[in-house]
Amino acid sequence: MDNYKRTLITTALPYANGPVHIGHLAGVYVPADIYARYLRMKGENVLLIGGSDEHGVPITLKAKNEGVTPQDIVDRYHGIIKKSFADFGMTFDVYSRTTTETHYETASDFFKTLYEKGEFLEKESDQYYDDEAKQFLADRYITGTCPHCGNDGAYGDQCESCGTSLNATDLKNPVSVISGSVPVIKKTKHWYLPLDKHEPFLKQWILEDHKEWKANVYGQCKSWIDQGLQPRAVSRDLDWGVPVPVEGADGKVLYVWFDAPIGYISATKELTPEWEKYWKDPESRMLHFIGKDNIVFHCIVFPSMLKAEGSFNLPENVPANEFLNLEGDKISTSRNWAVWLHEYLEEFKDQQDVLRYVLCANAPETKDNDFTWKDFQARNNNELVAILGNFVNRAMILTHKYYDGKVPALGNVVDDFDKESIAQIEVIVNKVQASLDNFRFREAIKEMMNLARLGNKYLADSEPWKLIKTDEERVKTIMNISLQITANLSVLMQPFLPFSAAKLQAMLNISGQNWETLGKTDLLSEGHEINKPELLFAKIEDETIQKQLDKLEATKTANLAASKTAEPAKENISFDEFMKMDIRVGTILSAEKVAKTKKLLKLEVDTGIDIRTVVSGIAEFFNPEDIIGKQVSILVNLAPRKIKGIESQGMILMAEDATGELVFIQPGSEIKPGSIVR
RNA sequence: GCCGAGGUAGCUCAGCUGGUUAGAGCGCAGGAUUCAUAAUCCUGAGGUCGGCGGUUCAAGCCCGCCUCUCGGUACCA
Repeated sequence: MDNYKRTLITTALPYANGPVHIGHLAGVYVPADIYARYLRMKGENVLLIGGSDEHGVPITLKAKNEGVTPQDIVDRYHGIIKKSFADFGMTFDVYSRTTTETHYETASDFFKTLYEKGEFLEKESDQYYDDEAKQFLADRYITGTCPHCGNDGAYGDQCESCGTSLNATDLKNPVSVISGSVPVIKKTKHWYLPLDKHEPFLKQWILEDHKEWKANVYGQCKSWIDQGLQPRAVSRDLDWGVPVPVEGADGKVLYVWFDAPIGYISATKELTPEWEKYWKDPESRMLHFIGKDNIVFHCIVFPSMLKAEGSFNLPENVPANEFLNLEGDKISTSRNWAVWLHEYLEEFKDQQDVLRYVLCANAPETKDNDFTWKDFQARNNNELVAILGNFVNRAMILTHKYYDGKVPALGNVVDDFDKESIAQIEVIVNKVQASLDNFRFREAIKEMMNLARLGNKYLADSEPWKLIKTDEERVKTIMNISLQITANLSVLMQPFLPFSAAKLQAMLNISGQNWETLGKTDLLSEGHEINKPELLFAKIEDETIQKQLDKLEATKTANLAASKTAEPAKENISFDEFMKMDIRVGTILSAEKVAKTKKLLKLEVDTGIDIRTVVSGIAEFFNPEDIIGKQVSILVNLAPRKIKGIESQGMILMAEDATGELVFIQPGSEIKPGSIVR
């Protein structure tokens, strides 16, 4: 869309069960803020929307664990997140949250509209119900024994011990997390968004009309659409969330993925009574800045919701980034493997721009990238300090030395080198602009730095400190041009390094520059007095970096210690219960990989009783040929189960450590197959 | 297994619809310079463009097979 009147920029809502870290920043907030600042400098009408996502089961569980209310949890993290964003220089027009009254209304109305238009499917299904607590149980609210690995702490949606996805009804010995009672199965009704119905539209809209989207975004959408879309439940049996606003939906709330993106709308509503202009006027465009984990929601699910509603615009582009790793490992909130924004802001006072610079210059735009403290230091010392800060400093110091801080006259520019250098300013500005227009932030910030390089080169080549002895008039021209480059730099820096740009403009004693002034050589008029220069960036010493590395090392040590701690013992069982299990020594006669699977091996095992087929999920750890002839322990009276079309008759016993490594439970020496293990 | 994204100099990345000796930044080596936070400027070394095969007058770019990384999905009795 070339002729839009206003731009609505949304940023992924951070989930309010933890603070914000550098991964969030590099993926979403730094580029979104740069882009918003850039548009504002161009005088465009733009809104930058953000807020905390405060519903969902993980928050209720965290609350339960800490013995506080979900509201307490989200208040805490919303507070931390909001403050750290503000201190970091995020220019949100509104930073809201999904527990506001406006949001409840908006989400509720949105649901009602779709409901009344018949855009939902209604389905009844079996679900666990806690009779004591008088409520249906979300998957995460049920624990039980994993039917696969026997782990007692499996959740209703997944066993974290073996990683299997489960249905709550698969669990053995299910227990309600809320009351500890045994839940009963009851019929419950839910509403589904029929994504399949919107498939033809999505195909056209994304695959045909938006081929310009980033390869990672387009590719993932295509992948989803090609696999065939399924209806998705939009409600859950829970009490934390936006209540489903229809008759007979007591105890049901909107599923968090349904209410969260509506948060963008409610936040806009809170900001301005003209919110509809931004969301519905065809001359407005909408951009979603997100991380790759959110591509499906923002490109397929949310657009389907908006399309079904009928009156909203769809996103013009979704410039999603990949992930940022930290020192070679995945960033993880639960493992505390992260650089937390609120901690950075305390430990690196007034150095927001350094982090903004590093995260933008090394943003995971096309693939996952790695953040290392060594790179952070190098980029600060070799680029921000040495190239940018140094150029500004030398230009200003010379001006004070020769002209007492007053801008000398440009004079007649006859020198080709001068003309060329001046022309280069505009070339660079245009490159920055073109890169930003295409959401290529890494490229844009590099071009911005090239303006400082141009300045350094201009000074080095024209050598005013030599000419001052022989040609004073010429030096005036040189210094004027150097200062004009500095002034241009102060403006061009603004979207990327807003704190330093402001500092530099204060030093230059200028203000109110916008994008249009860029590329000109009259930003500073003759005789204009500049202030004393201060250093824009400080060197970061090895000790500072070492401190951060030590901190991460400590995290690693703590995690390792935690992983060595054995799982707590399960509840006692009776001897009779134990004796129900019939475990035998068996010999593996043959083994082959099950076609089209990653983990499964099909084994023929001589159990002494018979020769039977067992399918086992061990293919990642053992080659079929290596295990033939081995003796293993096998649970022979486990009910048979079909896996990938093969009936598996029993289970090979394995020991698994915290890292997921598997080993067989084998007899200490050769023994007859069929021998009983007990 | 299937789908998607990637694999280009020591590191981080560009390479437009295939077209002359494959580029940038950082790092490294040598030189110049001293206005500047020992910063800057110039020059240079360094690449079988993941591997093999094919199409073409011509392939980093197109096709096939293989391989590694990341993500999604199926799968762990």
